[in-house]
Amino acid sequence: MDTYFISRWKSQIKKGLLEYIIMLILKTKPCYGYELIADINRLAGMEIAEGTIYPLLNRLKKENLLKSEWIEKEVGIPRKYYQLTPEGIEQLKVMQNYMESLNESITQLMNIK
Amino acid sequence: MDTYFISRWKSQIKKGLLEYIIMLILKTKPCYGYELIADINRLAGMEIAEGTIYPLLNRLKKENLLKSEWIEKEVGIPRKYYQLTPEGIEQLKVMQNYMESLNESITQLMNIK
DNA sequence: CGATGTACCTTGCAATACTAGGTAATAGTT
DNA sequence: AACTATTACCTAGTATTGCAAGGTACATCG
Repeated sequence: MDTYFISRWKSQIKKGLLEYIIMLILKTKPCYGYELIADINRLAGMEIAEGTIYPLLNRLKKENLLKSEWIEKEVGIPRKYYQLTPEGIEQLKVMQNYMESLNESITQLMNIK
Repeated sequence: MDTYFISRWKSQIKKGLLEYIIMLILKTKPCYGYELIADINRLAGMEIAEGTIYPLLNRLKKENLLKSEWIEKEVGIPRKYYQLTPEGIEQLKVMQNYMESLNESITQLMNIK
């Protein structure tokens, strides 16, 4: 069980990481919001609320990093599938570079002493 | 040169990481605020403003993760040195575990497809 | 029909990095 | 001695954003 400090810290960690993780997942396949919540939990062990993901997806769409498309199947509720735009793919590359160098720094920091 | 999106994203990434990096550095040695800014930039490549570090250090102190001590030398301005408390050391361990598993997940995500 | 699950969305709050200011002492230069 | 830059600390206000808590609508199953 996490202390108050730790749970707030985890929430902070998500703030930047979430966008990155969502874009990484969308790079592998188009997803709809509800599916992303499950995927993020399964793949990254982070629990995300719906009130988090939908505004975030809308923001990324408004920033032209994602585009969406309603898909209706013969059965089930229609779903809004998101995928990366060319601009999104480009930005993701910048993010990956940054994360790699950041990751390297932190690994080094952890090994001092 | 970063786009608006990227620079905002980097700022978000810092939000959770900063506490973690500060505590990692303080684990290796006591530091004062001004020194931490330089160390974080040198070790993690992150540029931190003074208006960021001082409120953060005060918050961590109020949460009993850090303690501080004024040190006056014969020359120079007195400095407020911070170091981890026993509770801070313990919380840092929890954070390290979380970061390690998170890091593993992200590495895997990056290698899909 | 009633309950549960899927799938989308919005409003308001709380937390926090940063901008833009400030103070004060020291060190270096003219 | 006077001026400037640097070191070192701090605070008030703003903007951003995850989440809690609410909502809607359809599907599925007993």
